[in-house]
Formats: sequence, structure tokens, C-alpha cells
Amino acid sequence: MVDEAAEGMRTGAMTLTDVARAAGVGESTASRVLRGHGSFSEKTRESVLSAARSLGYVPNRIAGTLASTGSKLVGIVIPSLSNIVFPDVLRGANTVLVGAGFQPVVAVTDYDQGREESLIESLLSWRPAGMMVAGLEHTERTGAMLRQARIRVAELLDTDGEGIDIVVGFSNREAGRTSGRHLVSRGYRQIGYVGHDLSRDLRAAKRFAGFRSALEEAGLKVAAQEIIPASSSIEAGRDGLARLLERGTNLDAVYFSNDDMAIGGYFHCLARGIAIPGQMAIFGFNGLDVARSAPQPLSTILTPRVAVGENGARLVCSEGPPARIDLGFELIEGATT
Amino acid sequence: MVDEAAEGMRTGAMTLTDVARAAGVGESTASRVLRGHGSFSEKTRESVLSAARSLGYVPNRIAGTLASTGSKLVGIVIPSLSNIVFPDVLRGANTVLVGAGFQPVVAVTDYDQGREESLIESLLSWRPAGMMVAGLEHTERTGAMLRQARIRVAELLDTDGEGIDIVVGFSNREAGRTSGRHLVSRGYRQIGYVGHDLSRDLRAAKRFAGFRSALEEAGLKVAAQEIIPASSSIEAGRDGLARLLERGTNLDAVYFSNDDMAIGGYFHCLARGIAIPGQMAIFGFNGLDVARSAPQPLSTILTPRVAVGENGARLVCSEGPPARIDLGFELIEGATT
DNA sequence: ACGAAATATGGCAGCGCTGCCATAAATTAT
DNA sequence: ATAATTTATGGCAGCGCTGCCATATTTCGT
Repeated sequence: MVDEAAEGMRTGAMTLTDVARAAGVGESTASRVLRGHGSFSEKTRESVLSAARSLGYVPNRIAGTLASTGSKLVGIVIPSLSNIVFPDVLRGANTVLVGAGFQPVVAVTDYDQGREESLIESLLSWRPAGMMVAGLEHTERTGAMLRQARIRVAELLDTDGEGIDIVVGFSNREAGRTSGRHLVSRGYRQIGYVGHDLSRDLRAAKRFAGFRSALEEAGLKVAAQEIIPASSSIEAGRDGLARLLERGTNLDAVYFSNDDMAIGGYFHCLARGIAIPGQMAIFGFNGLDVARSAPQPLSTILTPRVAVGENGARLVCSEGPPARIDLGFELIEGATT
Repeated sequence: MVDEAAEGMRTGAMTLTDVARAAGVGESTASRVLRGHGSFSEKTRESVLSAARSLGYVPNRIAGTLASTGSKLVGIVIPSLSNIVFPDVLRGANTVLVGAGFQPVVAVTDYDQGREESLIESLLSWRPAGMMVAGLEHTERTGAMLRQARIRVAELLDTDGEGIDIVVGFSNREAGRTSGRHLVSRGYRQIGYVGHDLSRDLRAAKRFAGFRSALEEAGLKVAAQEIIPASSSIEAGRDGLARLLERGTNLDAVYFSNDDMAIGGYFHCLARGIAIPGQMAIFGFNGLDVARSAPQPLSTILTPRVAVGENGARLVCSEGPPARIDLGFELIEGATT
């Protein structure tokens, strides 16, 4: 179907000039038709369109972007792809972005601020229309680059701190505090913590800090804690709880750094026949599907991950002054507390 | 630290010309230094670099790509971000791509071939160096565009069919067959199936076909099946099994369209006190973390998702003839069969 | 019917960079 | 010392497209 009659010999691909020539019109006319801008007659429209179709013309947005002002790319920087949380944010962002004619370009930092810096530098060289980044903490140079770029920058998933331009998320500190208060109000007093590497996951660290402050309000403190020096996972949660219990500390509840970890703890209890919440209460964070569908729905904090992506994307695509949206979170009183 | 002395007034950002002028050298010299190509003296190098640094210069890859031949972008087209399977592939691809200096650009089709077509058309307009797509089934026009593009194209996660250029994956049909044979060899005879929307997830359909053929080999057929007209999820699996059992069919095993669905089924049994595998055996597909860490590890097929992404990316970045890599899969004999 | 206003269309200068070619300067060979 | 190389460096034409301006070519208003 597609005509292979090679005209231009530059990069092999058909160019606007080829289409214009084939349609017997000028380049600008062809350009207008193809983009639906400006005015042109119906006859012209048809001949350009049919020429484009028969030549198998694919517009070159690289050239288009260079010629016009801004690009239609939006950089998205997330720490990980291993935890469904970030794909969720990405999904929300993607929907809105594509709907608005933008193309997401993703980069994964692996929770490393140095890598974040170089990835952002690299993304900026594509002259994106905007940038979406997870979290508020960056290296000084990252912050400088983002500010210098004079583009929309959205920082996601955290509101505990100052942002560069747009901030969309919720307070991790408050989430931790709410979690702690919930456990206290349920009457638990010997409360432990099982978490993953906090030095890299700063938002988890904020939750833990908020959590501790809630216990302190009640005159309590974390009875025992176990930090797995790795990223969060179900297995890490399972091992973490196992190790915590091996120590013999008497615990009636455990707060986990997130749902993955908590589900691991839940599985450990199921496997060991530890009654939940009778012998051991479990609390997580995120409100994942797996937590909601478990035989006993997990008590956790539901976070608006997709909405964070959507709102961030919407603001990045729009004009306006710096904005700050706190989407909050929801305490899920499941069956594990 | 960064000097704000605006020189160029075009798009606001610093250009190579600005850097060259500030360093007192020609554009091409500045370009060579910045890219580390060609030759230049140490003195020149330093002055260019320091000029670039103090001006806060960020190279414009849009311009660079247009001027040189190919881009350093690679398009990645996946059906979904809701299931961890695709982020896993993406993760593998991302690691290799970034390591080789490429920038991934993702698009999500939502299992819709029409959307896939338009997303791919849009991606191609960025003149990517290569393209990675999930699956072998595309619209005719998608196939034509991919072939016309004269770039590396990798089709992932399936080897049951003809590919365009590079194919990296495993046989879903064989995976289904292996699953069926496993259940049969374990002595199960009343085998049911709980799946999600197969009209869109063609690979799940292939697995089910392979599965049925294994049962037929043993003179059996699917005793009962329940298809949830939605995408796969833990909840869908749970509901699906519940509905299947409500019908009163006597079943001793159920094959699920994937691990998400299977975990849902597993949770249903736990909640209802159905003994596994005594009263009911469960078999899934993918080998997710949650399946491996459950109190009873799920019997399933472990798929090399990250490796698929890695190998696909490696081949896309390289020269050479069309390739086909079958990475196989692994039968996990868990505790649910 | 005649200029005014709208509608169509082509020409061409860049966008910022790379690649090629021509020089100029430093080094080595003879 | 002079030629032959090697190393440095600048100039400039595009890459394919868009945006602006200049030119037709209609369509109206009165």
C-alpha cells in the first residue's frame, strides 16, 4: 500500500518537502494542512493528505520542536519501578499527559539523589515542556537546574517541605502520625516497627518520624524496630517481622514502612499461626490492592497515587502561579488492628 | 553560582554559540570539547567547560539530534501499568538503555490495538533509534509503520508467532500447556479456569489455549470456567473463584489467567476455610513476589520479565540481523497444588 | 462595480547543533 | 632548515520544520 518511491535521500525518510512537492503545493501549505492550522481549501487539503498517505510520511517532531518554541515532552522522574506505587503515579500522569498531547519521558533514579541529578540534567537537554519529580528533596544542583530551566516543575507525593513550583501530594509526616494515633487509640501499647532502608526513602523516614511523635504524644515509644537494609518488598517485611519476633520483645502491634512490608508481616503471622489482630496487630501504608483483598483487609493509609499523577500532570500542562495541592490520605480501618 | 547574564534572547536558554563566545572559541571547537570528540588543547577544554558551567549551559539534544543522524530515544509500548509485569519489563529495558546512553519514551496502550497504532505513530515522529513493543499482534498499519521506519523493533513477551525484527520472550502457549500438564500429573481431574478479559490480553488467551490442549491430551476438558470482563486483579480473581464455586461444579483445581487472579483465588480460599491444596488446588502465572512469599507459595510459572526487557533493549541498541530469543519460563512447584 | 476584508498560498529565514572542509599552529621527519 | 604530518580550530551549510511576511485569489459590502 505504501509507496516506496524514494525522493529525498537524506535520512531515507519522507520529508514535508517531499509531500509538498508530490501534492503540488508549497511547504508551508502542506505544513498547515497537516497540522490543521491556518486556512487552506478543501481541494488542497485532500491532495496534501493523500500525498502524505501514499508516501508514508511521518512528521519529524524533532525538527518541528526545534523550529517552534516548546516541545511536547514531559520528563517524569521516579525512584523505582519495582514498587507498584510509582507505576500508579506514572499511570495517572500518563493519562492526562497523552490526553493533552504530551509525551512522557521517564527516568528511574533508584532512590539515588546523585543519579537523579544526572538523569534530570539529561532530561532537560530534551527541552521538555515540564518535569515531574518524586519528592521534595534534591541535591542543590538539581534544584538549581530545575529552577533555571524555566519550565513547569511538579514535585509529587510529599507536602512536608518547600517546593520549587508545583507540589502535589500529601503529608507523609501526618500519615505516620495518623497511623500511630490509630494504633494507640485501639489500645496497643507495645508497638514495634519494621521498615526498609530509610536513608534513601525519605518519605518513609518522614512517616516513621510522624509515627514516633504520635506515640510520644501518648507517652509511648517504639518498643522495638527492625530495619531491613534493602528496598521494601513482601519478603523483606516477612523477614523483618520474623527477626523482630525472634528477639523476644513482647509486641502487640507492628507498624510497617509500607503495605508491601506489612503484607509480608501478615503472611508471616498466617504462616506461624499468630492470631491477627488478637496476638499481633499490623498496620501498613499505601492501600494497595493486595492489602484490600486479603482475607483480613489490612489496616493502612490509602494514598491517592493515581490522582497525584493526574493532578501533577494537569498543572504541569497549564499556565499559572506556583501551586500546592494536598490530596490527603485516608485511614483504612481494616481487620488487622 | 550560576551566572544569569542573559546573552541569547531566543528561547531564553543558553546556546552553544553563547558558550563559544564566552570561551573565546568557535562553535565547532566548543561542540568538540563538550562532546569529547575530535582534538583540542587542554587550555581550550578548560575555558569552554568553565564557560559552559558559569553560563548554566544545557545542551539542546533536539537540535543535536536534528543535525546529526539518529536520535538516542527508544520508544517502549506496553499495554498497562496496573500490573507489575510491565513495569518489570520496563525496568529491565531502562537499565540497559540508560547504560547505553539511550532515553526511554513510554506509551501505554491499555490493551487496545487501535490506541497502540496511534501511539506508535506518535512515537515514530520522535525519530527513535528503536522501538520495543509488547506482543506480536498488531494492526496491519502498525506493522507497516514499524517496518517502514527502518529502525530496530523488538517485540516482547511472546514467541508464538512471526515477528517483525527482534523477538524476545517465551511461548505463552507452552506455558499454558506446561501448567495443564502439571495439574494433570498431580492427579487433578476436575479442573476449572478463572480468567480476565481474553479478547484484549492475547497472551493470556494463548496460555488458556495451551492449557486446554494439555487437558485434552489427558482426555480431560475444562470442567468450568469464569471469565471476568475486566482487566486482571486480585479482586477479580477472588470474585471469579467465588462465582465459579457458587455454581456448584465440583472442582479440585483451578487454573488462573495470572498470579494476580490466582492470589485472589487463594485469598478467597483462605477466607472461606477451603483447604489448599486438599480441597482446592490453585495455579497461576508469572511468579510474582506476592505469590512466592505467601504462606503457601503459589504454584505458578515464573516468567523472566526483567530479562526480557534487558535482552530486548540490548538487541535494540545493537546492529545485526533479526534475532529471536526464547528465554523460556520456569515451573514453580509451590504449595498450592 | 470597486475597494475592503477575508481566504489561500508560497518564500525564506531561522531554531541550535553537527559534520565537513579549510586553515593555522605545533611537531616530527629527513 | 624544509617538507610532511599531526593537532587545533573556525566557517558554514544544512538537518526538517515552523512562523512571519508578501502575494495572490476570492468574497463581500454598499
